[in-house]
Amino acid sequence: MKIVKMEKDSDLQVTYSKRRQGLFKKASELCTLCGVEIGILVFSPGRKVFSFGNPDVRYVFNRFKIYHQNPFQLTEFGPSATIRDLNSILSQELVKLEKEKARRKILEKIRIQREETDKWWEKPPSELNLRQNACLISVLENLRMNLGSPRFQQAMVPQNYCGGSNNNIVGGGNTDPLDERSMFDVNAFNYNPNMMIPNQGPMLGYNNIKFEVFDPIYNMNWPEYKHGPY
Amino acid sequence: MKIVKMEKDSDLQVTYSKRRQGLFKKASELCTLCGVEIGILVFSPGRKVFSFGNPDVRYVFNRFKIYHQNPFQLTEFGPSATIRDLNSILSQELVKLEKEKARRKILEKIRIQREETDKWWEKPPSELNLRQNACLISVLENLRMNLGSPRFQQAMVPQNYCGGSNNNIVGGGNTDPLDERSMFDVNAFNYNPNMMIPNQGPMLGYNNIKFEVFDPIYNMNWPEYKHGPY
DNA sequence: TACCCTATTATTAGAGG
DNA sequence: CCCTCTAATAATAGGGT
Repeated sequence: MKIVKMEKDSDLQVTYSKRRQGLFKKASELCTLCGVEIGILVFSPGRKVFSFGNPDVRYVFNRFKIYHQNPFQLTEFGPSATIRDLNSILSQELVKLEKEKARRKILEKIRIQREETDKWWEKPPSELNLRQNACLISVLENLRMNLGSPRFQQAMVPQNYCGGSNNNIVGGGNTDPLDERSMFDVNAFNYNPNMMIPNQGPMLGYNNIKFEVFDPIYNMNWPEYKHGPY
Repeated sequence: MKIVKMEKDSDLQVTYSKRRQGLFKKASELCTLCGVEIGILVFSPGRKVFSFGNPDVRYVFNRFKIYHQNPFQLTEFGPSATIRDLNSILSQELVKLEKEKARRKILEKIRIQREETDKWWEKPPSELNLRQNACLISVLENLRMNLGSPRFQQAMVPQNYCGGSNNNIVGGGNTDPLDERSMFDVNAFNYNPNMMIPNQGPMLGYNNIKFEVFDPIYNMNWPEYKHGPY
């Protein structure tokens, strides 16, 4: 039999039903024989979705999601993605974006507050509040306990003095912004190429199948199996 | 052949490979014959994932995911929006989202590093590094310039001394962080109450307030951070 | 649509290289 | 691990009801 798209629609429907059943039976046997977990989704020509799953298609799907912690990529959505699909994705992403913005704003507020209170010790003590003076006192307390430290005394030598209002005194820090940059490599997710066999399916022309109603409960191990999805 | 789990592991492996191949072939034929979209995931006995997909397994499973997670809603993008429009908007939003995530990650890293810098002013000066000594020196310099300040001298009076190990000395701190805190709770952020307290400089006796003051690279106004890595 | 029948074809377990 | 071969079994297209 030549494997090409069937012309007659009635034949196609029959063949689809038979072969889908055969496919799910094969999958079921494979599960039992080898103790593997399988999830199958089929978007049918009749605008329904049929599924097979052991132990459950949702379980398999969720397990798969572990390998895809990264945000989805547009390439995942083929040419037959509907406006509904994309609108839905878009609203999800907008929600995520707002949350991220909120998170960042909070962190930034904290940073600004810190900056505003940074270097308060450069002000004259007369302008300090009680808390800040208390801090100074604490520092002095500790200093007094350690005045004999050689390193401290060395640091007090003028040519080693780097203080004052110069922001660049310290050096060090992050001289190599590249490692920061690696944090941005969001696409470097833990994706193992070995885990996926490249798509072995035939690259067909994409038909505009829209899914409207489906329930993925179509499990060979369930009594409902013989009656199809409900 | 009896469909039960195979005992011999070598047999199982062989059968698994053969039948998985057969399953994918059946799926492929079904795709071609009936023009349907199929996604299959198999978690193998060897703990690998094999997939079949037409047009792509992620595409198929995303249709599943989208249907389940998001009721259809037209946001500001009406029915006349084309897929191209939405795809374009979506890409833009994704880029924004990633940037937000990256910015937040940097802020978070800064926060963590600050927390890791552990009350250096409580250590003896002999254990301080140059930067930290420079900070102390800076403080002392300013102190020396202002020793005559009445308020400072008043603060030095023993009965007003609130330093030491008393936690309740200064008050303030996170007196009203509730709004921020709730935002973090809502977002399930790695909320740490310590980061809510505005940086007031070294305050001995304020437990758990940890920060790093002097590294200018942590200034978010620096170009590297302002514009992000991209 | 669903089920039954059957000739034909396809799959595959097991053995061997 | 890969491949080939083959007998036995299973799937299924097409036709009928």
